[in-house]
Amino acid sequence: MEKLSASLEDYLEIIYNGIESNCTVRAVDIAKELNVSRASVTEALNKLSAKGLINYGRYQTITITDMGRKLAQDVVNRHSSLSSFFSDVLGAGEVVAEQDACRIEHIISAELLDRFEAFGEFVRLNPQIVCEFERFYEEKFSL
Amino acid sequence: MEKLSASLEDYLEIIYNGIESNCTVRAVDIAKELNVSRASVTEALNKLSAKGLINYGRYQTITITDMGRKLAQDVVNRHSSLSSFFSDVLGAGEVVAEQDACRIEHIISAELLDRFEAFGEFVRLNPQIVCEFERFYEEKFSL
DNA sequence: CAATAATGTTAGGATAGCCTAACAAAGCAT
DNA sequence: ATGCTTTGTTAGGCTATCCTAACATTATTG
Repeated sequence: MEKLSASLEDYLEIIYNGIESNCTVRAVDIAKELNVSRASVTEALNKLSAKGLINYGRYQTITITDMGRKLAQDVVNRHSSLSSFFSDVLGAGEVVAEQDACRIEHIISAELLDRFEAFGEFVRLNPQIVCEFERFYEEKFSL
Repeated sequence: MEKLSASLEDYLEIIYNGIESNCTVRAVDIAKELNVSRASVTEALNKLSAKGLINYGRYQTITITDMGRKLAQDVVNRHSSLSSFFSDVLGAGEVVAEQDACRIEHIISAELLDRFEAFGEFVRLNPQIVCEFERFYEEKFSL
């Protein structure tokens, strides 16, 4: 199966998160979340359905397939690894960390992601690094 | 001036690097570097020229404007900050570091880039962090 | 249960980026 | 300087993503 586009990954991710947290997602919610028109959502749903990642038909409730769930979880993992690296290690604000993770999650290589994750772990075991970096960053900023 | 697309930033970056290192760039070189057709390069050159970032006309030598140079340098800076973070801090291979930097440079926020740069500096002043992380990573890998 | 509101679909169109194929200009080599 | 090669341009097309406007369906609620 060929890789999903960044755009379709976004749709799938939102569908997955919606189903996980509310047991259901509607096209209009997806549209709001992604800032696109309802028409664009319909189009994307048809594509995801054609790829066997969701079950979907005209006016029907969206459900996710096993394949879709697997793929979505992968995207979500990438997202949370990145986002927590950005905020916990680099000390970026929540909003920035989230936004950048949202974009980078679609294009990062598996190898680099692995390094990010490992460094995150490493820093969790050595929290003084973050403290020292914070001090360093503050100082730099105050010049 | 509105932001350049990732694609146009790539073209501009290569033009800048080409001019810096060889004093000149030809469309065919750009095409090879980006793995696109010569036709696509012509199209991009016209767009960059319309935006006032390069001087260019049919069959003419490409030169870069002051604005174009400034913008290109910004892209190049983003690229090298990211690439060196990936290889020097995270220990990623040269190729991976380069490739990921190439993609991420176009979408990273200024705030996050700043954090990356600062952390890079911080680690340069505290090189033992990299050593320890390397050991940690090796160990994890050998399990 | 009808009227209205909300949601979803379709048709038609725009844009950005890429392509190939045919042609035009430039550069080089004998 | 003329023919061959390389390089650049143009025309025409394709795909992905998005849009709006009009229409269809579903949901809500008086």
